[in-house]
Order: sequence, then structure tokens, then C-alpha cells
Amino acid sequence: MCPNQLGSTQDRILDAAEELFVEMGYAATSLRAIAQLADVNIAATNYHFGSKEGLLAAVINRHVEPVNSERLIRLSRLEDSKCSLTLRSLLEAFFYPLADTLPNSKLPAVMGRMLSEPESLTRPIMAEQFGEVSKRFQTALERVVPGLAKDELNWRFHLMIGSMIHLLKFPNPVMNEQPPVAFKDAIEHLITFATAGLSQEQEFLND
Amino acid sequence: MCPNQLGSTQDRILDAAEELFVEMGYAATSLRAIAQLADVNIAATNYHFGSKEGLLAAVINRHVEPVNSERLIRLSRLEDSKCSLTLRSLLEAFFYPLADTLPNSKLPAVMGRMLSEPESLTRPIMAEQFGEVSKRFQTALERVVPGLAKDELNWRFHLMIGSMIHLLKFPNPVMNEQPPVAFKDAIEHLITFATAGLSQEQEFLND
DNA sequence: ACTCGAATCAAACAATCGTTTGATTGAGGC
DNA sequence: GCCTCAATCAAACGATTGTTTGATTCGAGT
Repeated sequence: MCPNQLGSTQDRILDAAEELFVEMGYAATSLRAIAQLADVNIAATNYHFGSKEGLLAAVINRHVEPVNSERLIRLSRLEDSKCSLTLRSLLEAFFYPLADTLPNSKLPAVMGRMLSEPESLTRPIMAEQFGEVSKRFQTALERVVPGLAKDELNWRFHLMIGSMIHLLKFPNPVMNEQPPVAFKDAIEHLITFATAGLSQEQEFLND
Repeated sequence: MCPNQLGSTQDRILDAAEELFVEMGYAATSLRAIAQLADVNIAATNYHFGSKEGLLAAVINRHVEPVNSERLIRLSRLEDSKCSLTLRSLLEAFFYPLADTLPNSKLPAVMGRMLSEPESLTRPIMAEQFGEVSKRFQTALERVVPGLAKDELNWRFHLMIGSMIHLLKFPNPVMNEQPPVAFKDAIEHLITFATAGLSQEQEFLND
């Protein structure tokens, strides 16, 4: 409960952990490496977070919670609005919070990697965080894309999430380009791409 | 060089390794667990594959090589054909090989997980395998989507790859549904989704 | 001044890691 | 029959893993 020189001990552990998790993955990152980077004792991580998995959950939740809260706020605002709900506005409410959490530029990399870890690890953590969000947005989607069978909508939502995760991991379309593209731009492309994919007519196209 | 009772030693190691890699990830899988599942000695893995990373490369290449070969064959066949090249036929040539390699149903899970491992691990392996394929398909794409700026095309190709990877990891749109959907069906949805996204007009849509 | 408890520390815990060694096996070539 | 070499084996290598212990520090509360 005491603020230190440069962030509390817990914050420094979280910062170091997420940096190493992103770079090497969860399993390949040792608590000793985290402690060294955070400049804390090895026992500090288990003292504050209980276990390595507890630390993982804390790293995830620190980013996911504000994003999902903002998503629900924007969705409610849309639903309460007089204006008719559109697909694009819905996707904006879903994706913009990823880019709007300050210049907290580590969010994409962290969430991208966490969503790529083995299911058995992150699923229990994610399930709790994403349950309400995905349910409310899926039902809202059904309203703005009325011509689509429910199965078909599930497929396309599924594919859209895939694009999102990939974009979180690699915010640049050109892989070897290191200087970071503004993540906001990437989100714009994602929305355009997903809008087209979701609003596509159900009938097969022969073009 | 001797075929054994139930596949050679190397094949049994590869089978066991890919099963555990998919389930727990590369770093969290021990060579001892692999050896036990494959019913071979612990030293066998290092004897046949040199190192754990060598084993990883072998697991990847066993699936990627035939898929990428088939992709290039189909692309060449398209380019040699009299018929004009279409976006859909191009995407079919790119995605169908994922589903056409026999009922080798472990391919999606294996490639999905491998493409989700930390970059530093798999990138050198993947780069060698995907260099020619991605280059040839990208240039072919430029021909069938002429109205699009090159940057914009790169973005959409990037997003499409994201959908593909996600589909490889989770071939079901409904997560908790265990009985496997025919992967061929999943690929069909991916092609429809990506065709729409790629052929979308460049101008922003306000719908 | 004294106590209490949260926080930090060095040190060690048993367990497991990837890899290596050196001996043993067993089928094929001469 | 003898030799050869690839393949397999038990056993151990040093290093590193996540976690725990017990002592120590230090500021806040009475």
C-alpha cells in the first residue's frame, strides 16, 4: 500500500511480466527473469500474486477490464440512442476501445499474445472477462445484419475475431517493418474489412 | 531406415510431439513427456532431430511443405489456364490445400498453434517455408483486385491471414462445441468472408 | 517507546529441464 | 564368422524451474 520511487512493486512486476510474456511467451518466461527485470526479490511475485498463474491473470485483467468496460458503455450508448443502429457503429464500439485506452501502446501486444497462449492456460481467465461482452455484441449484431442465418453470423463473427487477434499480434501489414504503425489506423482497416465480410449477402458469389 | 511395428521411431516421436505441442505449447512440453507418449527412449529425440528446436521444425515442416507445394501447383495451374483469373479462384487455390491433405485432421490444430508461438521461435522456420508462397500469391492478388492501392491490399491480406490462423486454431464458430465441424466447411466460410473483405471498394462506407 | 503487520530479503527446497555419455543391441556386407 | 554402423538404452550431467521458509526491515497506530 505504499507508492514507491517508480511505481509500486506490484506494478513493476506486472510491467516486467507482460514485457517478457509478450516476447517469449508465458511458459518460456521464468519468474526469476521477471524479478530481475522488475528489480524485486524472487519471492515478491508469489507474495503479491500467489503463483505464476495468478500473475498471468493479473497481467491479462489489467488490460482487458478497461477495454471491455468501455465496450459495454459504448454499446449501451448506441442502444439508447435515437439513431438507428448500424453495423459500422457497432463494430466501432467493439474495436475502438482497443485503441482508445490512452497511448497505452503495449495493449495490442499483450492481448495478442495472451489470446495465442494454449487454451488450457488462458481460457478460464478470458471466459470470465469476455462472457458478457461477446454475448451482448452478438445479439446486437443479429439486429443490424438481419438477412443472415444465425449460424452464418457466428462463423463471420468468429473470423472477425481472428483478424482482430492477428492485428493485435502484428499491427503492421508488412512484417519486417519495425516502426509501429499507429494502431488506430490498423483498427480502421479492420473495421472496413469486417464490415464488408459481415454484410456480405448470404448467397454464394461466383466472382 | 527400418520400418517398425507401428510407424518408425521418428514418426512416433513426431506424432507425440505435435499432439503435446498443440495441447500445451512448445515451451511447456518436455522432451520426456514426448518420449513417454511415443514410447521411445529420452535420448531418441536428440539423436534423430538434434535438439528440441530441430524437432519443432520437423513437426512444422511435415505439415507445411505439402500444403505449400499444393498451393503453388494450383496457382500455376490457374495462371496457365485460359480462363481469366478471379479473386475467388485465387483464394480457393490458397485455402483449399489446407483441407485437401487427406483426412489428415491434425493439420489445422498443428499449424494454428505453431503460428501462435512466439515469433522468435517459429519465424525462422516459417520464413523459409512461406517466402515464395506469400510472394507469388500477393502479386497474383494485385492482378485480380486492380482497384486497390498496394498498401490497402497488404492490410487486407494481413487480416485474412489472421482469420485463417484463428480458424486453424478453432475450426468451430461456437467455442464450446466439441464435435469437430468439417474443416472443409470452415474453409468455405473463410473464403466467402475474405472475398468480401478483399473486393470491398476502397472508399469508406458510411453504412 | 512499543507493538503489529505488511513488505522485502537471502537462502534453500524438491522437482524437472534439455542434453550428453558410454555401453549394448542387432541386422547387413564382405 | 567377423566386422560395421545405425539405433536404442539406462544413467547421469549441470542448470534452471516454481515455490517456500524464516529472518529482517520499516513505517503506522496507540
